[in-house]
Amino acid sequence: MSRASERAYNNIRSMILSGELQPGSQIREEALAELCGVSRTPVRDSLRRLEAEMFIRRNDSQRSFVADWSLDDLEDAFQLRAMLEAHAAKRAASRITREQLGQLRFHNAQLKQAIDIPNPDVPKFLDHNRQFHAIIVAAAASERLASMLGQVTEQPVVLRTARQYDLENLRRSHHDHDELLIAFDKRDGEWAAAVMTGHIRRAFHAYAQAHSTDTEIRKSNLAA
Amino acid sequence: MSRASERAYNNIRSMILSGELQPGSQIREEALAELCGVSRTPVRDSLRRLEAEMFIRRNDSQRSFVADWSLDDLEDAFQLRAMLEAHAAKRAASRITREQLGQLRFHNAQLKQAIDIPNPDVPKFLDHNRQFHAIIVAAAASERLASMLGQVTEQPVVLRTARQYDLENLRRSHHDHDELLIAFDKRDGEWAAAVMTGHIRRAFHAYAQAHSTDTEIRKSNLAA
DNA sequence: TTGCAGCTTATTGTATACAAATGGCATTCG
DNA sequence: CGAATGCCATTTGTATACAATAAGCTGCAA
Repeated sequence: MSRASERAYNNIRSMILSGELQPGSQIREEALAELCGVSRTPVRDSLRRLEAEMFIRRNDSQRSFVADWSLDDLEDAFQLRAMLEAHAAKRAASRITREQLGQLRFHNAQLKQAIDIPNPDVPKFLDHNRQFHAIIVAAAASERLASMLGQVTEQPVVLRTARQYDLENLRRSHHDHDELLIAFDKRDGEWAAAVMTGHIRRAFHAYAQAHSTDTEIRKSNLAA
Repeated sequence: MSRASERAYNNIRSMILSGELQPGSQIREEALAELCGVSRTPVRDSLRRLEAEMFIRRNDSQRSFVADWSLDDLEDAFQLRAMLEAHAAKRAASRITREQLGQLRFHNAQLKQAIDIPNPDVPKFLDHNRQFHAIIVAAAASERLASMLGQVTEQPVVLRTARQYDLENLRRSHHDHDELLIAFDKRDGEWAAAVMTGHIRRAFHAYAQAHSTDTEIRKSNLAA
C-alpha cells in the first residue's frame, strides 16, 4: 500500500492499540486526517480496513467508533484463535521443512535467553514469540487461515497480554514451544494441535487474571 | 452502506460470482465505475472490501485481479468452513432458544418439500438451506465467528455447489439437518459439531466431483 | 413540562482533477 | 541479435470541493 494510506493505517491502528483513542469513543475522518497529515481519502481506506479487522465499528448512520470489547468478547476471540492456531499447528506438522524447524528452534532459544536472566527482556521475548508463531502459520500454507489468524491475534488487549504474563507464565510458554518442536519433529499433528490449544488458552487466562486485577486497580483509583 | 457504494459492491460481486468477470482477469477501477454507473471512489471502496473477502487479489503494484482458486485452495476454504461451522454448531447447542429451534424445523421442513417432489425446486432448497445455517450461526452468538464464516461461505464456486448436488446429496443434506435438530434438542454440542463437520465435508466432495466432470467437459469442448 | 417540527451544524459519501507510480514498447548500444 | 534504457500510456493514489444525510438544538405548542 502506498505511502499516505499506509501511514494513516499504521498511525490510527497504533493509536487504538496504545489506548490514545479510547474504546467506545467516536472517530472523525477529518480529525484523523489532520493527525496523520494526509487527506480524508487514505484515512477512509484505513477506516474500512480497520473496520473489517474489527478494531472499529460503525453505527447505523456510518459514524465510526473505537471498538470496545468486553471480557466475554475477548474470550470469544481467544477461543477462535485457539482453534485456528491449533489447526495451523496440525497442518504445519505435515508440511514444515527442516529449515523452518531450524528457525523455530532458533527463535525458541532466543526467547529462552530473554527470560533466563535476572532482568527478563520482555520485548525480546515478545518479538521471538511472534516470529515463532508466524513460522508455524507460514508452514501451515493456507493463505485464508493466515488472514483469519491476523484478525484475532492482535486485538487491542492482546498486545498487552504478554506484558502481563508473569515470569512463570513466560517459562511455561517456552516449554509449550519445546513440546511443539518435538511434536513437529515426530510429524504428529494431533499432538501439535493439542499443545497449541493449551498454549493459547493459558494466554487467555493469564490475560483475564491480569485484566481483572487491572480493572480493580482502576476502580479503586476512581474511588480515591 | 450508502447507495452508490452498495450498488458498486453488489454489482462487482455478482459479476465475479456469475463468472462475467473471469477468474485471473485484470480489473480496472474506471471500467467498473462505468459499468456500475458510479465514480471511482465507491468502486475503490468495494474493491478493498472484496479484496479483504479474497474475491480479488492485488499484485505488488496494486493492480487488481479476479481471484482464481485452484481445487486445493477450495479444499482449504471448505476445511476452514467445516471447522468454523462445527464450532458454531457446538456453541449453538448450548445457547439456542426454543424459538430458534422452531425456525430451524420450519426451514428444514421447507427444504424437504423443495426436493420431495417430481421436479425439485433447487432455488427454494438453497434459500431455506441458507437460512437454516444462518440461524445456527446466529444462535452461536459470536460476531467474530459470523464474520469469519462470511468469508468462507460464499466463495465463487460455493454458489454453484448446491446446483451441482444430485438429488441424493440433497436428501442426505436434509437428513443431516434432521440429525442436527436432534443434537440441538439434546443440547449435545459435540454431536452437533460432528454432524456439521460431515455435512460440510460432503458438500466439498460433491463439489469436487462435479467440478472435475465440469472441467473434463470444458476440456473436450476446447479440443473439439 | 414534554414532545415535536424545522432549522442548523456536524459528518460522511461521491465526483473529479491531478499526482505518482508502473508497465510496455521502441530504440539504441554492446 | 539481445539486453538495457528512456519515454509514453495506463492505472492507481491523493486531495479537494461539493452533495447528501444524520444529529443536535431551538422554539413553539399541546
